[in-house]
Amino acid sequence: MNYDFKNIEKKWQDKWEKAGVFHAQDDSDKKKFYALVEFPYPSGAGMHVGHIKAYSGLEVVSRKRRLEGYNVLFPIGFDAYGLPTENYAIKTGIHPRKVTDMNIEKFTSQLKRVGFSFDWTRVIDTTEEGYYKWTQWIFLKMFENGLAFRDKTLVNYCPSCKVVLSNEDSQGGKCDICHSDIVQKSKDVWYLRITEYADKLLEGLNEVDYLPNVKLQQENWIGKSRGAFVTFSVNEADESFKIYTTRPDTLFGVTFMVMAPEHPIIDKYADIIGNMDEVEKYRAECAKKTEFERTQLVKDKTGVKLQGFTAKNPVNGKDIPIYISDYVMMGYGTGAIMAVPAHDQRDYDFAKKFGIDIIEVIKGGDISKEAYTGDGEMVNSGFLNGSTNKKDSIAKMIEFLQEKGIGEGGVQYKMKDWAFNRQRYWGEPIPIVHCPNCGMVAVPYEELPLKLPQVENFEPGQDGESPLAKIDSFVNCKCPKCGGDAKRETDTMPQWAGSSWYFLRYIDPHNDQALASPEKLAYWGPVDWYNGGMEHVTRHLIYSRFWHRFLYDIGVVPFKEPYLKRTAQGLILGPDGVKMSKSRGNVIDPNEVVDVYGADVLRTYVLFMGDYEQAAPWSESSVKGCKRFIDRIWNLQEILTDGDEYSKELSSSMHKTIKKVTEDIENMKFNTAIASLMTLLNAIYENGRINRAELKTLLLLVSPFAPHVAEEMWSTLGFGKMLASDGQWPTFDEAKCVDDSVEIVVQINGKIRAKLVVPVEISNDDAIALAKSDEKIAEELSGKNIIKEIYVKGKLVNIVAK
RNA sequence: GCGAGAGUGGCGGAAUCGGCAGACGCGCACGUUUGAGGGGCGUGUGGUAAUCCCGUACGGGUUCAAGUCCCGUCUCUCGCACCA
Repeated sequence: MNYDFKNIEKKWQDKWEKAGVFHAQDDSDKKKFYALVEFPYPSGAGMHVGHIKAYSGLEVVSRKRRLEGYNVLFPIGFDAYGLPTENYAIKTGIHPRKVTDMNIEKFTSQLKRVGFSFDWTRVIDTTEEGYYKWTQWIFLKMFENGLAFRDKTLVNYCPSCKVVLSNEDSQGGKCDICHSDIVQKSKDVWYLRITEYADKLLEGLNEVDYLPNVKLQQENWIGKSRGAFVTFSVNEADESFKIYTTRPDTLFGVTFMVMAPEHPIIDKYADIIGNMDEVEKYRAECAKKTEFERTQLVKDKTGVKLQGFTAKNPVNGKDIPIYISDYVMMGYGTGAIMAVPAHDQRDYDFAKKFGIDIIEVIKGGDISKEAYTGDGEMVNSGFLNGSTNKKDSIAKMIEFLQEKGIGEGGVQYKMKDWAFNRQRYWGEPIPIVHCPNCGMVAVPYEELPLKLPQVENFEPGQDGESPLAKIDSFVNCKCPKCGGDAKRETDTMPQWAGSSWYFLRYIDPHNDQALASPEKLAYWGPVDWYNGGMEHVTRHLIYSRFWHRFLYDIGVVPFKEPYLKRTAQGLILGPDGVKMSKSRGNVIDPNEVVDVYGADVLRTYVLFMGDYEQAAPWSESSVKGCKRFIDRIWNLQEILTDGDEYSKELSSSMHKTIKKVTEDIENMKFNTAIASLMTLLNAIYENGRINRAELKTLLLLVSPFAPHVAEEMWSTLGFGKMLASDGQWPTFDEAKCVDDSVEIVVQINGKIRAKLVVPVEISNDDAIALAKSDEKIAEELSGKNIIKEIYVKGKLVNIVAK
């Protein structure tokens, strides 16, 4: 009797849906469990097996939790705004709305075929009016609280996509979407003041259970550093400027200063600076250099010395030259640095190249060879001389600077404010009106959602102008404040907006009075376990923590941190061992696997293929191994006997397996959980029979991984109507996990010489005596002096002899 | 360059409070089911002729005992990348 997975899987998927067994109950006395997976971007290519792996982890946990009696919220939705859809729409002429709907439909059918236990009554689509109304609402709250602002600055601009990109979207000088080179461009853009939350985001990490490297990456991204701001005065003008340094203790070692080429003070004193032509030439060179070239030339310092424009060292009154160089950036600190070549390698390289003095102020290194960045005794440093503790020296210097009024301690963050707009059609309109009289005015809350106009032509305008700017009926409006003629903001929000709060909407997805009701938020929040890709831990995860913390601060949500626990799955690589991609043609389509082997096999395989958190290549033949596993479960029916309790032969195997599977699922060690089920299966077949009690337990243990086959057998064998609703997660007895007797190893001088079966509770002396009485051991020991005897309970005896 | 993690059979990977290395699966080999190919079942499978011996990237060390701990080296992956 072969297992007809095609019909059986479909049958149970329909039955589950009809019975609503996976619907989360809002008013329940049960303990809640909120499991969240990163909702997909519904691209035209459909899902690939990576999605399946990403969702299968918490799918297994969720199914287990339900059998343990929890009220589980395990939702899914679609992060549907974004450029690929818009670009596809432009190419084909099909409206993005339609493209999105088609793609969502495709994804939905794929997800359902795998039998995921999502609550399909709570599906979210970030592009729906009922959803983005609240995205806009949150934006307005931020605007109200001064966290959303507009500023003219140099931005990362992608000439190909014609959009302004955040720093996060333009890493390495390449556009994150199309990978073309980014150029710097001056533009009026919206920002969210995420830097104001830098400390809160940092502190919040202490309250949550994230993977250690996830925490670390967030800390690095925020990039907090402690140091001091120091004011330097200019000799040739009544002017001063500030620098930031993490090493104020080395102030006596300053021999020059460096400013970013764009530093505004240079333009202000262009008439004093004797070599402005040279400066301008250097600036032009810098602007031409791509980010890539700049990073390639890390060690090769370039720059220009400003003529007739020097500074005074505030601690010793020495005159010091000022240079401009592109190794100092306008975007970090103050755009100017004090250079201490003896104790900073970059300054050292620069000084060597330009023949600048190098003054040692910390003993311990050899500054004729390289900069010394370690600790040591302070020298050539006035009042700091003799100090040997870096921390003390820094504190003393900051105290000194404060007394003189020329500096103070301070912190800096690498994280920058979040450039929060795109010149694109397929995104949430920013609900702001520009009024010639009143300035920027918020669209009133009761007018939300500010709908995205339905138009035919959504191609971007020239020069990075939003397509919305071409739609007069959208742009022209009345000022909500004074009633006069005004114009709407035409930029839209970036894709990160909708995903920054979606987990809150799942809690109450159809509420039109609030983004979610306070009662439901109190019951369901926070997310107990969030799993997703490593690639999202520095952007999406930070953004959504920021939004959430803001919502907490204004009293909209009752809990500080949105996610209690965060884990990440590893990639599935192609059969060739490299990352799956369309261009390589090594993408595996989950539909094809389901067609040939069934959903249970696909689900089992993606979890069995290796450590869940590591990358592993796809292997078709290994999929077959999982197919055998499912078939072997099915075929247990042929050796089934009666029995209300575990048989003597299988009892300890049963208890051990329950323990292993129960614990492994909690630790995301799905591969070893499945391996232990396979081991049990081997033991059962070796035993030649399985009784009903044992099979019932086995089906429950298998059900999170392979729910369809488990459900079918559960029902045909009469264990109950439906495993998913009636089943209870089996328990184990620690005492019954151990066998009566155990095989131990006998070693002589650490080499294995014999194996013995002994009772588990054998005493030290008895074990050693038994070992020594072994024929082979006795032979080996004859004529030798026994120096030491060791017995490790249940493991081995080691006899040291000479 | 900095930070984090990892190197184990032909392959994916088990085992790290030090205690039988290679669980489980794939692949392969042989056998079997007297009938056909992506079938089932059984046996075997780190190297080696070997029950000895050798084996967890490489070189040292600690220990009765090291894949696991310590020191050094190499390689790979990921993240950041002139952050002052």
